[in-house]
Amino acid sequence: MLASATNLEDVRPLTRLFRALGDETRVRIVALLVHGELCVCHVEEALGLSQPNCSRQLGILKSAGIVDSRRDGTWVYYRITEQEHESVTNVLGVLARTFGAEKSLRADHARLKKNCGPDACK
Amino acid sequence: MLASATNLEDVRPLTRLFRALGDETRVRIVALLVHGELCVCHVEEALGLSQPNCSRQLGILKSAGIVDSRRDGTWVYYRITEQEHESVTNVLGVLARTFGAEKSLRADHARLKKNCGPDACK
DNA sequence: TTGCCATATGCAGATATCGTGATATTGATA
DNA sequence: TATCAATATCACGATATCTGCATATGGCAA
Repeated sequence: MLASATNLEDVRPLTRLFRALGDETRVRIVALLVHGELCVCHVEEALGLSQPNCSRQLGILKSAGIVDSRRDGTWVYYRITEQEHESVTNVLGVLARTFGAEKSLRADHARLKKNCGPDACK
Repeated sequence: MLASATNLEDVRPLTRLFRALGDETRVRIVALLVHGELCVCHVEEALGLSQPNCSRQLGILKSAGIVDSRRDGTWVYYRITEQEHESVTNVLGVLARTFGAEKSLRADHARLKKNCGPDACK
C-alpha cells in the first residue's frame, strides 16, 4: 500500500522543521544564526523585534530542535543545532548557503558578536 | 544596519515554501509527487484523504507555487513546478532526494500512474 | 539582602489554519 | 439536453498561531 510507503516517521521531522520555519521572523533569525551564535538582545536589535517576541520566537525554534542555547551570565546565546535527521540537516544547509554567502551580513554579525558584552546591549 | 541585510525579499519565498510545507499531509503529497505527476484521485487514495481535503491541500500547494496542474478530460494532474528561486529549488531538491530514493514508493507510484484512466478511480 | 539587567512566560484578543459535509463546477457521454 | 464522474469551493466549528502588555525568573553586583 502506498500510504504506508510514505510513512510518517520520514515525514514528521521535516514537517516539524517546516512548521517552525513557516514564519518570516523565524527564517530571518535562522538566517542570522547561520553565521554563528548570537545573544538574544542582538537578534532583537538586529531584526527590530520586541524583547518578548524575540525570546518567544527563539523558544519556538528551540523546541523545534533547530537551535540550542547556552547561558553566559545574564546573556543567553543561541546557535543552530546539529541535527539528527539528514534531511533536516540538508534543508538547514540550504539556508546556510542562501544566507551564509552574504559577506556584509557576516561582517555585521561578527561585529555584533564581538560587542556582545556587559555594555553591548542598550 | 543588520536588519536591512537580512532583507525580506530574500526571506519571503522561503517562508512561503516552509509555510506551505508545514503540514504533514502536504509534505506527504510532495513526497509522492517527487516521483512524477499524479491525478487527484490517486493522491486521495494513496494517502487516505477525503476528496475535499485532498483537493484543498493540492490547492494550497499550488497557490504557494510548489505544484502546478494540467487538466486531461475529467482528471487533473498535479506535478512539482520548476522554481524561480534557487533556494526554493534546493529545498525541494532535498525532498526529492529524501523521498525519491524509496524504490518501492516509486514502483507504487508508477503503477498508480499507469492505472490512471477511465476506470482507475474508485 | 536589595536592586538591576537580560531573558522567559502568562494572559488575552485578533487572526489564521484544518478538516468535514454540502454544494457547485467542469468535462465527457448518451 | 440530461446525467454522471472528477474536481473545486463554500460554510462552519474546532483548534492553533501570532503578538503585545504585564509579570515572573535567574544571575550579578553593591
